[in-house]
Amino acid sequence: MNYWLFKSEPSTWSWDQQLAKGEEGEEWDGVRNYQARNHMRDMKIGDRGFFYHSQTEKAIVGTVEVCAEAHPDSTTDDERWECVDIKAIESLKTPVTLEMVKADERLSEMVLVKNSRLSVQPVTEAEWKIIRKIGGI
DNA sequence: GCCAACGTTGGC
DNA sequence: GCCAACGTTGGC
Repeated sequence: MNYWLFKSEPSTWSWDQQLAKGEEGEEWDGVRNYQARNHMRDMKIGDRGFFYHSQTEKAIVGTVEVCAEAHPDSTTDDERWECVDIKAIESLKTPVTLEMVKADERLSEMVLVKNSRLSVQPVTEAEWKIIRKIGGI
């Protein structure tokens, strides 16, 4: 099992909208970056991930599960772009802000800190556990 | 709203 | 194949 982090601007696609989709899940479309796409190609059904709000909130707010492996992105005819489907699992009791991540030296190697622009990133098992704990789940 | 960092594009 | 120019993202 691998762990990931999905970044979204709340004004484009928010955690509330993801939660509302429930078990059905939603296509993580619109990614136009090779690194991010390659990460999605590596995902397997059942992999877990964090849902991160960029811009206004800058916090990890929930956890998701991959429920469909990489397939063509329905928002473009360009066959280079693929995406996975994810469904919401649970909300963190306490959102883990970027500030909190930066303040914790165990999380200093996170891609979130090192390459803030990458929208789909890998998370290590250690990071996964630490953030869940801080988040209260 | 600004700007730094980064990725992509296109001319040579 | 290099690199300058440009566009986009996201933190501040």
